[in-house]
Amino acid sequence: MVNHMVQHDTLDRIYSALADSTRRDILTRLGEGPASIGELAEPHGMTLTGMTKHVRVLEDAGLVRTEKVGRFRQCRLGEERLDDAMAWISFYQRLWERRLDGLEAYFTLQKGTDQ
Amino acid sequence: MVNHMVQHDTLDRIYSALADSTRRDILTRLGEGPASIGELAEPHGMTLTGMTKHVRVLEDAGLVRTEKVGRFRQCRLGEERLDDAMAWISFYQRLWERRLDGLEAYFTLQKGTDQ
DNA sequence: CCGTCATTGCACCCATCGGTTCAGTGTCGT
DNA sequence: ACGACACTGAACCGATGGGTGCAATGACGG
Repeated sequence: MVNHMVQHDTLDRIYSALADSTRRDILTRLGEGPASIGELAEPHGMTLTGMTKHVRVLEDAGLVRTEKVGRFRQCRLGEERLDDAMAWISFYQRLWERRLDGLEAYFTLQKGTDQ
Repeated sequence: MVNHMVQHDTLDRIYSALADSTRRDILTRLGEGPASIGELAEPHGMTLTGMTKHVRVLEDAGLVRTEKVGRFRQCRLGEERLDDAMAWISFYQRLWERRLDGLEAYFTLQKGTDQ
């Protein structure tokens, strides 16, 4: 029953890291270039402590890499490229399509050719 | 940059629904066809109450649809096709690649060290 | 050296989560 | 009608999550 999954730990961490809009914002922001904790915290009106925690969650998931540079902690996108997360979703989409092709084709939305 | 996000609420629910290996298993199982709460609970050695909760989480995320049929609750894959979740991840991947192509290449050119 | 600044560690608060038990509720088979 | 069956509602539990404030720590700037 648990066969197709990569490491549950990894997926757990990645998906729960993504399950927060603040953290998704952080990733988007870091897509534009490195930032310090303070720079990340400011637009959210959040304490530095709070932001440090969010960054830590992203870092544990491999989505962000950080490095202390002087007084600042430089945060940037990490090595984890969400391939695992993407692969799992793709797998699920295949399941869904198989269901759709079967007896339920009449049912709901028609698809827009993704994947 | 935030225009790629649908409603945070939706993504929050989808990603946090996926952030649990039991629930990912449920989706995989339902990919093979509808199942009752009991059938879903059994392979996990979980109480019916516990499984009902998991199914509820998936249903709230739109990933599962259920219907009471006699004494049974028939659970099947829902209408939410993870397109939103997929789109967000793709968007992030694009950011990552841009970082790689732009900033990192420049960085490598300048420093010659891995970064 | 001293003050300021960016961050962090710690303790704490409250809400949610994953899971249980127990007592119903409604449905089926006979 | 009766009992077994499949589930559900409520109350509860320990752990985790998102957030705060406060007191270090460590790096600058002068």
